Amino acid sequence: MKLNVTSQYAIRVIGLISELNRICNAKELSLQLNIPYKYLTKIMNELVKAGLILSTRGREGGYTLAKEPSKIRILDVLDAVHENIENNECILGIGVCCENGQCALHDSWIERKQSLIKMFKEQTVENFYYKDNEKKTCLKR
Amino acid sequence: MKLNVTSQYAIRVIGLISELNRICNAKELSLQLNIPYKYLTKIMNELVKAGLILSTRGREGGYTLAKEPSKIRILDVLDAVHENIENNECILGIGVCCENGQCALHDSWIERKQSLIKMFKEQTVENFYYKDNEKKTCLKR
DNA sequence: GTTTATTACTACTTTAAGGTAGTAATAAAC
DNA sequence: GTTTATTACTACCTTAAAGTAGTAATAAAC
Repeated sequence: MKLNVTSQYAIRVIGLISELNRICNAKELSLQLNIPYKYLTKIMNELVKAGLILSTRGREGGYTLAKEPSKIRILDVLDAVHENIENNECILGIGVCCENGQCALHDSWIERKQSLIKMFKEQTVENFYYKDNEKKTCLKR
Repeated sequence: MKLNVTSQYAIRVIGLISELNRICNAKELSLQLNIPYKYLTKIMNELVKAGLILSTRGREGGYTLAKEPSKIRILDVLDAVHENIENNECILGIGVCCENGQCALHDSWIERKQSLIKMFKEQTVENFYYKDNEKKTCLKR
């Protein structure tokens, strides 16, 4: 009951780029976030294709956000790496529960899942990290 | 953001045995639930070891619940197949978020996760399936 | 006690996610 | 225009979950 590692990486990378608020290259992101370099570039490429990140090749190149942080929802990041969260799949398996009748977990599950989706929709990259010193982000590990 | 296939199988099997309320053998469970026979016996063995299911070998043998359905929580089934749900892991990755500071998703995530765990604790095998004809279970697929 | 029908055990195969390696394309610096 | 530092692309490797196969242990039926 957790996000794919790829999704976790994607959220943390976008969070850090937003926090640093400048061009960041793959090497430093990889070091700061402790994400394997080659795997990170693969994910970055998906975020670029999804239109969330702008990239420039060559010397002095790197990555920046393609939009204002307030315009990038966590759900958009999940979509970009194909973490399929907004589906109506029953908690008990493959397929849509309602078609064949429902298990007793169905309603409670859907309700809680909707609440999670709501969270991913409301939370943007802008309000993702804490700017005060009291609470530090846990992007870096 | 879903349960392991193994966990889904385990819940559905226990649900069906409870519903049928008699000794069931692996062959019929496999057919009814559309779960691969050999994979199902492997899971059953884990449920036996966890003390949720009683098994008898040999002719006329099979599986029954080891306790009253009301005494078997969904969480117990998840524990039996090692689906680790009751942990304090941050949504963003490996490790416990609080130690290094928190991301902005932390509180909302933990709150929603606790709600899921509560659901798995409150729901038992007894009230798992619907007994009236209006709503059918979706155990079989 | 032999046959038959069952679960238990051990080992292997397949699949998809996660991770690695090498090279091509690109663009700034000099 | 050559060098250097970057991303993009293609292909492969590793790991754990899911699934398969064969045989041993067991117990009822006859």
